[in-house]
This record gives sequence, structure tokens and C-alpha cells, in this order.
Amino acid sequence: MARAATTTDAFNAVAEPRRRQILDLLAGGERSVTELVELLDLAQPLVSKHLRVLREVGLVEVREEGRQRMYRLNGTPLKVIHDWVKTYEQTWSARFELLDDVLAELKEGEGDGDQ
Amino acid sequence: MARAATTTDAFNAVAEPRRRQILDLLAGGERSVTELVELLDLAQPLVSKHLRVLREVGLVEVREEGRQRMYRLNGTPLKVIHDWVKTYEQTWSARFELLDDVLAELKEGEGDGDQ
DNA sequence: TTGACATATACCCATATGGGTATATGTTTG
DNA sequence: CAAACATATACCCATATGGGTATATGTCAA
Repeated sequence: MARAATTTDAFNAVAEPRRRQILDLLAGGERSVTELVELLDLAQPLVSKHLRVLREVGLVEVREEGRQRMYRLNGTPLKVIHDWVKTYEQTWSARFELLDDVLAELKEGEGDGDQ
Repeated sequence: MARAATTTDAFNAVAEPRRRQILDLLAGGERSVTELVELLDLAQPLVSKHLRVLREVGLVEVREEGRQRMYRLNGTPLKVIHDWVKTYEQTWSARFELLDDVLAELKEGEGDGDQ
């Protein structure tokens, strides 16, 4: 097997910085492909490809408006990421790291009187 | 260019379900490689490889204990993910989705009396 | 010291990525 | 209708992934 497809889930889709950037831009409101191309300073086909990935995992939705396609954000699929990461939130609090050190020290001095 | 390396950042490291699983296990406390192999039901070299990726992005730390290596979690690198995703938290609240629909409807009826 | 155990590394392989460039498809304008 | 515009798709390519299996490295026990 190779690496999981980028369209597998939000985790994979969002691992690519460009796609995060696109979502960040769309957070400010609907955008056409051309607008995104300019804002990202990226070749149009690449933008279209990134948008396709985002669309496949449900992170963006499209609306046709003449010859333009207006993309807009749908953050819902990010919830799974949020929920998963949230579990570890305590991990990086100063208080927790302190506790961590204490536990490590206890473990160190566990089976030895000297050393 | 190909896809960014898994060791590029926490986003990429954590896109792989096995590695999330490993972190979830380590959240319950230190584990040796063999313990992880059993819990994951995965070949030992694969577990070692996943651990290496996690180590390179700082998500786990090792401690040598005889012939065993005890791995433990360090969630700190997950903070960037948390911070990023948190921005979109409102996006999936029912209230926000309602507002979203209203805005979409307004946009629909914007520039046309007929059509 | 030799063998068993624990872990890491070196390979082989199929796969899909992300960038690039060219082109197809569809829409509007003149 | 043709030309211009907006977007998507079809390719080509280098790359590293994740699984697999074999083996190197290091540590403990007999």
C-alpha cells in the first residue's frame, strides 16, 4: 500500500498547506477560482485540483454563477480533527508538563538507591 | 514535487491513522515497541517506522530501558493543529449553519427580479 | 561466549501525490 | 457565429509513502 489518498478524510486533505491556505481564504467568504488563483499566486490547474480534493472530502461547496464557480467553506468535516486533537489539549498546558516532569523524576529514582 | 514528507509537520504525521492510534495508546502511558506491536497487531518494523516519524516531529519521546525502548507521548506539536482547527469551530455549530443558509438565500435573490 | 530477545534499518514494490503544461468543456460577449 | 474568458481534466514526472520481509545492531541471560 502507499500513503492514504488525500481524499480519504479531512486529516489527509488538510495535511497539504496550500489546501489549508485555501480554506483560510474561504473563511473570509465565497471566492471564484480566479480570485483564489490570484490570492494564492498558484497556477490555475493546481488550484482547481486542490479544490477538487477539498470538495471530495466535503470541506468546500460550489455554486455556479455564469462561467464562474463560486467556492465556499464548509468546516463541518474539520470537527473530527478538532474532536481528536482536543483530547490532547491538556498535554501542552504548562501545568501538565510540570506534572510530567515530576512523574519522570519519580520513575528515574524508582529502582535505584544510588546512581 | 510530490506530497510533503510525513515528517514535515504534525499535520502530515498525524494524517496516518496508525500513527494516531499509536498516540492514542501512548496517551494511556509509556509503552515499549513490543507492547505497541501487540496492541496494534502490526508488524514490528512497521511500528518502528511509524514511531520514527512521530519522533521526528516531536510527538513521542524515547527512553532506553535495557533492551527495550519506552516511548511516551508529547502532545505539544499537536497544538498547532488545535489552534488552526479551532478557528473553524463556529463553522459546524447549528446556529452558524442556519446563518449560513440565510446568507446563501440572500445571495440567491440578490441581482435578479426574474430569471 | 553463545543464543535469545528487542528494536532499528535496508531493501523491494505499487501507488498517488503535487507541480507543470497542454487542452477540453462550457459560458459570455461582440 | 467566432473570440475571449473561466474552469476542469489529461497527461508527464520525481518523489516518498506504507506495507512486506530480511537482516543489522544492541542487550540480557545461561
